[in-house]
Amino acid sequence: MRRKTTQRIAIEQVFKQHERPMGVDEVLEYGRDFVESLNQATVYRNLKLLVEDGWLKRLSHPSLGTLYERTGRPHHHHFHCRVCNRAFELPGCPLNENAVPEEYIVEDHEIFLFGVCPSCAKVTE
Amino acid sequence: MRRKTTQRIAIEQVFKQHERPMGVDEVLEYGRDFVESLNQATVYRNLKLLVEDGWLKRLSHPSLGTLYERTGRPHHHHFHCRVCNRAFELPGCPLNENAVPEEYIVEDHEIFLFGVCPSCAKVTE
DNA sequence: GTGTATGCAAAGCTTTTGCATAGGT
DNA sequence: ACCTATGCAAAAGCTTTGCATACAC
Repeated sequence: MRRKTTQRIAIEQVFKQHERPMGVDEVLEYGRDFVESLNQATVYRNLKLLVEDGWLKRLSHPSLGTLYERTGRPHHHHFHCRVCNRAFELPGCPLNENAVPEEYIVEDHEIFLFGVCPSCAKVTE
Repeated sequence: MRRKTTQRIAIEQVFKQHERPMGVDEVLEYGRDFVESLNQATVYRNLKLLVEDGWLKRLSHPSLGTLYERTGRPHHHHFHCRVCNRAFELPGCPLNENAVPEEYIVEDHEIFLFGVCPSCAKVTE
């Protein structure tokens, strides 16, 4: 049986407050605002549990490493800005299913776009 | 000036012989067929150099970790089979550029598809 | 001969695990 | 009271780095 610990509740809060994919270090940092004693091992263990429970999804970001984000959001993908070095959620799905050879059984997909985000593009102009 | 060492030539050979993304461990293993004494640190150093030189491209695979593949091949993406746990190169590009919000400046993209590859699908049938 | 690249070992990261204890049920 | 989850520290991966020597030029 899974217990409702203050640590896991804190970690869930972190994801509810920040609507973008986050790494372990960020979760730990923000989580300590709720539970000062929060330990890194606890974060790792809970992220794993939350992924198992289907509450979080694990992403492999090409330059930021492993990130986690809430499940249950509308289908979307990610954009990484090379200027501010952050990952954003992109609404919609630019995947054209018909362009995949039909011998492959596609069950899931992950798309990362790279470039410059709207707010960094403004500054560079 | 960059020197043409037998180790780097061996590593290049490995990529010429295997046309799929490979991890450090695989490069080391196959590379030792050419240079028995090949060291892991040398592999890491040369993979880095080859990426700098634009001869290799680094990929972040969601479950296999960091992989490397030759550049200069036609534009393509990757498929990961959950049965045989290997990454394949998929010809073509299923990205629909028009489906990306236009405020974002897209410079590059990475797509991973997950599922079952043709040969594993046959066995499971 | 000069200086970069290698092999080895040590050190840095990130992530996992063992163990005693705190705390949820 | 029971037994899972936590905190701490050690350990296990993966990757980088320092240093003496080998070897490409």
